[in-house]
Amino acid sequence: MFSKACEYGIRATLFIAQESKKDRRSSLKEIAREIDSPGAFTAKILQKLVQKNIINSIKGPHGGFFIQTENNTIMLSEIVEAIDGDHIMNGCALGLKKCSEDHPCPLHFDFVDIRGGLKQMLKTNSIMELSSKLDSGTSFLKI
Amino acid sequence: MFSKACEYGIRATLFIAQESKKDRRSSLKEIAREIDSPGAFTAKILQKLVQKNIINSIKGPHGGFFIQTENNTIMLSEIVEAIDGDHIMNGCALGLKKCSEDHPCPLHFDFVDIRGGLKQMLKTNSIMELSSKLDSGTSFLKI
DNA sequence: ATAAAAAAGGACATATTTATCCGATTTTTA
DNA sequence: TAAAAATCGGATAAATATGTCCTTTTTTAT
Repeated sequence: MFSKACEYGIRATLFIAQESKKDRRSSLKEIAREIDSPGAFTAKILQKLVQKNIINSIKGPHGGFFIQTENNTIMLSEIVEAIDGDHIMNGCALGLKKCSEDHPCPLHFDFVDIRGGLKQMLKTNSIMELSSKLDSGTSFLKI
Repeated sequence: MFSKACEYGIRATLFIAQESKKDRRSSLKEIAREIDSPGAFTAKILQKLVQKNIINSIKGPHGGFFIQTENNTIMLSEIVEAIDGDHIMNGCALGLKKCSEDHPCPLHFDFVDIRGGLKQMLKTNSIMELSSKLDSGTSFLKI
């Protein structure tokens, strides 16, 4: 569904959110260890998220990655779009270039529904809300 | 969502279904031309579908690929599973190895719903029904 | 000043997916 | 019996995704 890069990106951002709530910055090393992802690869992904202003970073000792916790409006959809693009949202299920309401593939209308649900889910779930689920122990990121 | 191979596989099977209704076998060349896919790659995919008994083939002049139209029970899910495996049905959205009702990732329950819809869609749509939509001109496979 | 800690960025390496090529095999027709 | 039409199967190539390594830049602490 999502690319590996996107999976790591979401997991990393959720971890960073948790730490940011405690006013802690997270180093790449820490992140990769905690979300069990390849470090250097994760670094690339985080760089992209920083460039897109989804997360922040500071160099140097006691630097690291963090997010502004008062900014409670980072939605899952932003991360997915930043990393995987909008294909999952818009592309034709059968890979047709021209597929639309007026010229639909046989799966078009079924997919409109399914993807509607997916879009909705991605757009309504904020990173901060999701990270709360982790804090409360109702969901998990590792093992 | 689906791999390219899977997209081609579905498109090819739908085309073959249409032709089979008219008691015609389809050659690889014809299929690749009609669904606008790379021939040799499509051949591999069709081989796999033949091996899994989803479609049939006969060699030699006037041979080609076809499906038993009386067998109206080929479901989309069979093709997707034959080509892409069951990852789309079962894997964790965030790539966690251990993700379940009891130990869910933060997206688990949202994904259960979305994927429920997807599974349902794949399991209830038969190839023959979908190909009827093509025949009736209410949906399209090309351009 | 200097050393250490951290992200940033470029170049490279590996794995997987997508795609092509070519010969072998099977079957039908002439 | 030979030629043609078709799938089958193996080897290879190209493209993309995933992953690693190393150097540079910035910041902090000593």
